[in-house]
Amino acid sequence: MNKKYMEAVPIIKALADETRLEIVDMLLCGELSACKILEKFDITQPTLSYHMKILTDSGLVLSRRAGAWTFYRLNKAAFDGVSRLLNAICGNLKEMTPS
Amino acid sequence: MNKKYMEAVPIIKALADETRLEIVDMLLCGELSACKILEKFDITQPTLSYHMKILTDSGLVLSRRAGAWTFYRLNKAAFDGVSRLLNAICGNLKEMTPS
DNA sequence: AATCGGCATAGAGATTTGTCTATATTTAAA
DNA sequence: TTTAAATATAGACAAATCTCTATGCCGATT
Repeated sequence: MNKKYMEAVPIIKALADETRLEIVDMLLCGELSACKILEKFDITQPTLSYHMKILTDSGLVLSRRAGAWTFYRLNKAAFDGVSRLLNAICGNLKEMTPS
Repeated sequence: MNKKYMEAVPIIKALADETRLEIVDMLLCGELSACKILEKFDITQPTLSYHMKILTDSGLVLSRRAGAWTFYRLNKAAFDGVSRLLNAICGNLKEMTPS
């Protein structure tokens, strides 16, 4: 069995949640602290921390500690990787006959 | 709370599994019957059927019944949708200052 | 009509996921 | 140094996910 997509799975999994997609969307406007992100959601602080860990572990989000605050920002390289994967699929699909 | 990514989640979830990514990869070469796909995996036939249902429910894969066989193929429109979502993110990221 | 091959569905069970409360850690301020 | 604020971790729990076995359904062939 082929394992060529093994590395992509945790990254895609990290995006496969509505809360985390909204967080990514917020970070498009730039770096944000956890407490600023938390304000936009009806979840507890530990739940946000759980989601931020999944996003940072996947590499999609980078974090920076500044005093008591943790600031999060998107990692362009990681998003480009996922984008390339999907564009490769869509590129091949262009050559398929329409259904 | 914003719900703008609600529709994208099931599609991304469908891609967030290694078996299903491999199936998508196989279908890049064109339409395949379930039994042909099954040959490449160490899973049972009902497990494959489960994965194919998730892929077709998400819209990423289309199915066609031909006698006893079911043929599956990729749905370009659905992949283009996910691709656009990610390209939108990556496009915005281009304008961010490097880390 | 009997049965066989290809696929779907039902149900069970183990694992993973997402949420919470409670608590710990870390830093800044009083 | 005590306190307060921001975040992380631990543990519990319900729900979702992925796998299996068993069985049902449908179309084709005998």
